[in-house]
Amino acid sequence: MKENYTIKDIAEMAGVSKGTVDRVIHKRGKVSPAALEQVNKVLDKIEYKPNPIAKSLKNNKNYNISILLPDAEADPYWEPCYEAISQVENEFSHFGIKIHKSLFKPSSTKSFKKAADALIDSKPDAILMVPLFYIEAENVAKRCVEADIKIATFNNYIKDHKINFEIGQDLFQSGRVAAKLFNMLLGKSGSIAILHIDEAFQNASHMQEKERGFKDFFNLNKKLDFKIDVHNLKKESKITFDQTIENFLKSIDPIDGIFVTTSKAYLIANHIATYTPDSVIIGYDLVSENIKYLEENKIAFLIHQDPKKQVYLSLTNLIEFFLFDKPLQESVLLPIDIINTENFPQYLN
Amino acid sequence: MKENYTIKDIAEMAGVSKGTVDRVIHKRGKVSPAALEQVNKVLDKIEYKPNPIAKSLKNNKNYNISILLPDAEADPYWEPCYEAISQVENEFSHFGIKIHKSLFKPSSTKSFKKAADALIDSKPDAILMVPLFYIEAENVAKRCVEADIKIATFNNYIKDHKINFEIGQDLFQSGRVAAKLFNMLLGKSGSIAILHIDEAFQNASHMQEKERGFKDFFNLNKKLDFKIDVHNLKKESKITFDQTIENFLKSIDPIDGIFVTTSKAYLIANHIATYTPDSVIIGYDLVSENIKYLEENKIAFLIHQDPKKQVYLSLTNLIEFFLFDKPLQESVLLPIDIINTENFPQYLN
DNA sequence: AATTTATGTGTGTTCGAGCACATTTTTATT
DNA sequence: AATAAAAATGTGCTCGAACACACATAAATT
Repeated sequence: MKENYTIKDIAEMAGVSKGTVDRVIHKRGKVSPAALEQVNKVLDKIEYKPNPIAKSLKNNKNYNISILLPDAEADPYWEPCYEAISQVENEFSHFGIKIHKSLFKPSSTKSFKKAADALIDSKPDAILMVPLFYIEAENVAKRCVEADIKIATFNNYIKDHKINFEIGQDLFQSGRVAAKLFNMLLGKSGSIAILHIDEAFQNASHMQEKERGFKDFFNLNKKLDFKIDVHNLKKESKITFDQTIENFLKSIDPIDGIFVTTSKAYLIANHIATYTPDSVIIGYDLVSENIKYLEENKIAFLIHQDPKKQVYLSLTNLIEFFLFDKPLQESVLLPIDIINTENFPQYLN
Repeated sequence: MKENYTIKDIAEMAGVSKGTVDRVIHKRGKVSPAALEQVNKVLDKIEYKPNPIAKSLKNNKNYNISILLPDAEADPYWEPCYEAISQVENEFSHFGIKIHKSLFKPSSTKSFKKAADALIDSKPDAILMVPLFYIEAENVAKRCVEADIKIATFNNYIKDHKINFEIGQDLFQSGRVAAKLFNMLLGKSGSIAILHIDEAFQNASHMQEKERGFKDFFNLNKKLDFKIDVHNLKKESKITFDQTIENFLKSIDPIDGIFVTTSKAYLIANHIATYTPDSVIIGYDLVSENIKYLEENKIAFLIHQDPKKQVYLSLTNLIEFFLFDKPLQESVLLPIDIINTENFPQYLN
């Protein structure tokens, strides 16, 4: 019934040779109508699927996958991605998979472009990238399609139907998750500041989506009465980034909640005791500085975007596509993990 | 440098035939000291790992994996496990993997035993089970080892070093997660009831671990002043389970928080408005009844144990072990997911 | 020295898919 | 009817690991 048939089996059943069966399956022509019918009759009956292992062995190709992501020196948020890469390399190197890591400076469009150009020139089988710069990333995607390179993205999205695989989080919804948490912690009313803290605003669309979701939650819940202010904080000239933050806190009235849309919540948590000690902070990402303040109860919750999982799943999806013809999933949304002092360790593996 | 060498390559380098190399690698003897040294010299230099795909093709075996879990008719908690099974079947049937599902009644030790006996008699390559009944499960594990059947567990643990793969959650820690959530919602003091709601107390150890973790959190935080009561609720004779719950609520004073250690939080949420409307409820598991009350804000948080993921990972781990010799991970702890109204949909896939 | 036994060593086949190439059969052309 | 061209079909090899088996060489026995 649900046996695993081989081409040889089919050939016998149809009374032809395996060569003919092969031609039918791959629609290579050079088959008489009579033989075609015989083979198709068998094929209809048994639902043949070629043995993926045999197929892979015959194919016996090495696959090069390049991954283009920001330098973790500039932002430790990307560190876990490196771990995922090593892990995948270890698991799949003996399957003929080679992964090449290429870094760019998250503050420099030029550095992204340069690294991307080099990658495309090296003609890998696939490129996985963080499309931090929209227009440039679209251009990369376009050139990949032309050069027959599979293209995948993670962490950010570009609206581009050429992308073969994309993974990330529903950022709008993650804003709503944060809003709900504030709602539960603060009750029916209060004042909350949304802080977009970023050195160079590369994450503009990221931050805006979160803000939209956050506001959406409070707008749709008519019983709630929250005052929400938005502040863009970037590095001011002549002083440190940290001082910029401190100056900001000095300038505002005490508030009930602070929602930091980037991984920089620790910069606020650092000064909270001095300026607005009762503020509840919710931020993003399990970078070590954030975890430190989480454990000190200066950050209430963190939302985890799991960059490591994003990279792991992207790479394994591509690999299984290359090796075993598993279809690429196109678009994957990861869960929005809520993190407190007690459950963060399990998310760090 | 990091090339993929074949046995043929090694044979050439060592100046012997592939048969000899094969005998060295598999320590089958019948090799002269001189040839042995030659081959080992090459082997040391290149770090040979056999091509897992070729190995798998040569092996060309069908693997039968049996899974023994409770009937979802009795408890919808298990429903997602069935989905995981279907998913794995679809993904791996063409790799020669056959999965056989066997159900038992979670209230009946006898039914577990009977199903387990039948499974062992059918001599599958592996059995994945929910070890709901400790002693019986230990016995199953023992007999699997004797019959050379790989044995894996999920959802519950048995302290048995014979288990080849086990997956679940750190239940003690999940109790602490719940405690922290109450702490954040209720502040520095309050009264909380721990409710063990279960029709037959099969989950005794489960519930106790969660209780221990929960209490541990409050005991270690000396600044907190919480009154914690524990109640075991099981079905009373002559009335429905639902009525039993109602009677309980009538009998107690209003409380600030209710921690339900099982998936039955909905039974409480159902009556909360009548008896103790301001109580905050935290429970376990994304069963549809719980989600309903979560959306109505009658349940504050749910903790997700992801039974689907447990089954999926168990099966894929076993499969990759059989097909590609990937080592079994032995013990896997899943993250303790915190769920509110905004992030539950992403966890249901 | 002749024959048996033990010990090495290499060759050839299998797993299933895929494709090149050789061979046979059919159709078209003189 | 004879030959050429085209179409259809089958055979055989490859991918890499694993192992059976045949063959060679050396050591032990009569």
